[in-house]
Amino acid sequence: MFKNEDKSYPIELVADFLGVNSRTLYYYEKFSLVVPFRRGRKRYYSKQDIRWLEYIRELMYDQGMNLRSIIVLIRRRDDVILGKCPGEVVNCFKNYLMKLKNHNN
Amino acid sequence: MFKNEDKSYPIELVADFLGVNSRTLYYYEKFSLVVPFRRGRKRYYSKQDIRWLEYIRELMYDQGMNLRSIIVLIRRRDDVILGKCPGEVVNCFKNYLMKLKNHNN
DNA sequence: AACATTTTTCACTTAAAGTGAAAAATTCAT
DNA sequence: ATGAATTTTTCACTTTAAGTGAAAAATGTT
Repeated sequence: MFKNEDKSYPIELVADFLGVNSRTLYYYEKFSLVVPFRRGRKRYYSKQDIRWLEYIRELMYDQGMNLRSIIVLIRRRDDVILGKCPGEVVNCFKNYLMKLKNHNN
Repeated sequence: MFKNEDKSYPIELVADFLGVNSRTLYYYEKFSLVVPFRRGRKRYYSKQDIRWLEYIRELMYDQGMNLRSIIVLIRRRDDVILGKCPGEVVNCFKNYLMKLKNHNN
């Protein structure tokens, strides 16, 4: 699953994989915590999006952090979150920041 | 107020200064977020305790972070919180960590 | 146009953070 | 030492963010 790097996946499949409701992903998107690619109205999540979301879920579900905290950390210091997170996630994060930047012109 | 470095202050006064209920400080203590000096049963907060608490309040009240997140950050990486916080607070934090260490033998 | 799929909205649930009130414990002044 | 005052603890309640169910609205496809 999620083998090909440049492949992308619809929201239901991603939500299912993460074990959350798809509404949760819409919810995160409100805060720009994830910015899926869109063709028309439909959302497509890249493999990196999914890894990034997995990390957010771990921080929230396993560690008990809240959304705001993650947003604050992102705002305050790019590498805060990356302090102790697996190297692979670092790339997802950087990718996410880039996307975010493009997204806001 | 809080002029002398080695002076300490009772809970009600500190709570009042921070604009919180004293119950909130007891609550934080449950999570070892602050470790006031105790003579008998009574708690005394140092000036550094108060600065540390002020910083926590700012993270929570102003930024919307939750207790868990602060605890996670402390656990994960000593200097995470200190990334962008005023130099003075750095000392409070180190002091807090030291206290915490002594406190848990 | 009709159907299926995706998105959005609304209202509800759940859990953490915080607090009020009162009981229990402790300290202090006399 | 005793009673008053203060501090601590407990219990139950309120508030708010996070998340979700259900249904309405929008969109795409044939």
